[in-house]
Amino acid sequence: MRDVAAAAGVSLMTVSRVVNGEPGVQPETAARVERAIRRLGYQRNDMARQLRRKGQLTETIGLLVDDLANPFFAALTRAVEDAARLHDCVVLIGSSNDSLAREKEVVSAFCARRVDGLIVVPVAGSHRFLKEQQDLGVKVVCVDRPADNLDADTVLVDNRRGAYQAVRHLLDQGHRRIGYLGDREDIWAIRERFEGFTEAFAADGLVPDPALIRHGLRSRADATRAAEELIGLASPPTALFASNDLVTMGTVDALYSSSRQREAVALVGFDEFALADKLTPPVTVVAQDPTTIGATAAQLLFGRIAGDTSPAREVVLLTRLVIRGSGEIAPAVS
Amino acid sequence: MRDVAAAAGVSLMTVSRVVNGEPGVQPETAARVERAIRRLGYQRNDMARQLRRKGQLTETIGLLVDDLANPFFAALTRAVEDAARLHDCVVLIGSSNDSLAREKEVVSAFCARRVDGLIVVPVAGSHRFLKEQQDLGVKVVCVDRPADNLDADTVLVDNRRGAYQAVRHLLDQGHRRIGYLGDREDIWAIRERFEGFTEAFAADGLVPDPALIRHGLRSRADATRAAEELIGLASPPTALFASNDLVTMGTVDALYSSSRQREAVALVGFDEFALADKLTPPVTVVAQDPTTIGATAAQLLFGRIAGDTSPAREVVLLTRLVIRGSGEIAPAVS
DNA sequence: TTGAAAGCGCTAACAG
DNA sequence: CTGTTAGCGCTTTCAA
Repeated sequence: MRDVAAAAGVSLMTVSRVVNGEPGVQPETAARVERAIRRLGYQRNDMARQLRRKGQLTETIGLLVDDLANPFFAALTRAVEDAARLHDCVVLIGSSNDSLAREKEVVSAFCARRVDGLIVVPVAGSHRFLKEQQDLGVKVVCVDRPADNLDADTVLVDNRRGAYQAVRHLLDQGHRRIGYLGDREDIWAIRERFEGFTEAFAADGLVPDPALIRHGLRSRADATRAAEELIGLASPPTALFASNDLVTMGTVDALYSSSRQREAVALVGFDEFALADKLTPPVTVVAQDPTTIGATAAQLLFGRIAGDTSPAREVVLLTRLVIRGSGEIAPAVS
Repeated sequence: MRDVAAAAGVSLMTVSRVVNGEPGVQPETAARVERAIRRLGYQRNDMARQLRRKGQLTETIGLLVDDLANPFFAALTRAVEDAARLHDCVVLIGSSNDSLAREKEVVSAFCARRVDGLIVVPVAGSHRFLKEQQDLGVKVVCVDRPADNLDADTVLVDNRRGAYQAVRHLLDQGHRRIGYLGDREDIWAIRERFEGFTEAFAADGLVPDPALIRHGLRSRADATRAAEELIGLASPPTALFASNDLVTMGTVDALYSSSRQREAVALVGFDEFALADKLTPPVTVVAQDPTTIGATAAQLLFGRIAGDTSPAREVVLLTRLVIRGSGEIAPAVS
């Protein structure tokens, strides 16, 4: 910047004003400065800038999801990015992989870079460390799950009701032996879905068979193994409920085969996924919309950054049971 | 930091040394400082830090992809993020949506934040603006496509050969009327794939029918429409080649229907996609591995950041024809 | 082992 | 309309 000032024969302040498009510079002078900037390839150093403009925004936010490679979170991320762009904001991203240690690391790295705000998919465990950042002025919005020990805006979906409706749907068709295939129980959303599963049974005065319940499935392959186990039981389930996209796809791997006839087991999965409608039979799912979720979270965050100090809000978005076929397979007559 | 120093009764320098884990501080003093840090909730301001430590790294890189919501780029991003973490580096992300203006904007925003390096999926058009950043010390690696007017490490796949093999495969089974469904021609990778398509014909002394060629498909819906058009022709194609995942899925939408019989048209798509193996028939694809691509790009970038000044390298990864069924449908006898 | 002084690149606040 | 001065929070350099 000093070089530019020298080259244009003006002071640092004038260059600063031109660079920031501030008024009060003679067009002629400005033009001279612009030329010098271009000739020297000068670019403003935002680090130094933010340092001086204290209390000002860095126009950077952090987004911490579970796994960026999961299409659900990828779509959510894209929505956040688009919203950020409207606010001239860049986005730092990180995946926590459901590890609290990793989440802390990433949050810390983001905050050291003085992000204006953070959108977090909180893993299990206490989030008091986020409270500290809030006190330092970082705005925080939680997505997909609430954070323990934290007062922050939160965007959720009605997991319990979604799962309830899915299982209700299976019960309505006469299924009684309904298997549950689920991710880690310590994930809030998963726990809620399992609650919904159980409640649907309870509403009919029934109780799910514990032999048909599998928790802790962390990968598609895990889910495939678990589904195959259930199917192989002496008295197998006539229907399956899968707690998220990964598990549903793993279950599809077990049930759908291109070479042999598809297993005659009904299936409803939580989460929409690509081509669910093109399988044979197409997969009935409880759909949530990651784009709306991300956009909502971003809207809340930028509201806070803009100065909204109202009490923390909890937004609960609706899920939608998408009936396609796999959930409408009748139980085999026994 | 000043507050911490005061609270611990030491100078700023001592605090700085403790914060950075530098040697030469009495354990006793360090403990006192640590306590003050914890009590005051102090966190180092990396902005100020980087400002002073000139010539040092910001431990931040930028990643600019076409569309983060696309599973291919999501997986690539995740690979880059994982590599970055090994180098204690955070990642800024952005989607260009194939717009040069947007790419420039994002690159500029990243560079103003003084990223150490940039991994870019370059859109069409001159990338001289990236040259300027290189001159300023930002390391640049291109992925998926080379950048015009730029000397930088580049990670590609053998698009032309991949497409050639796909079409070769269709020709080998007797198909002659093979339709081409493609994204925008100004995208390098797409152009290469179209070249491969044409070359496969040429190798047999054939020429593709121009009536069966559709360029510029930007969305799944575009592809569906185009595929339906081709199928509806008086003399329709007996096979289709789709130039990328989005187009392949759109074509699947046109060909595969859960209610009626699948259209008897062979299909080979470029890019792997989830559940391709579970459709009926499963989809034959030319697979590339986004994780390896991202990891390779990151490896090159961190090598450069670490000081590698050898001439720019071009890494070409292989594609793999995954034969599954949809590409092995014989042409209808005429 | 610790501290004081200087300054990174920029902008706020005030002069001219 | 333009410039001067001071200082953001930290680290480098040198001295104690």
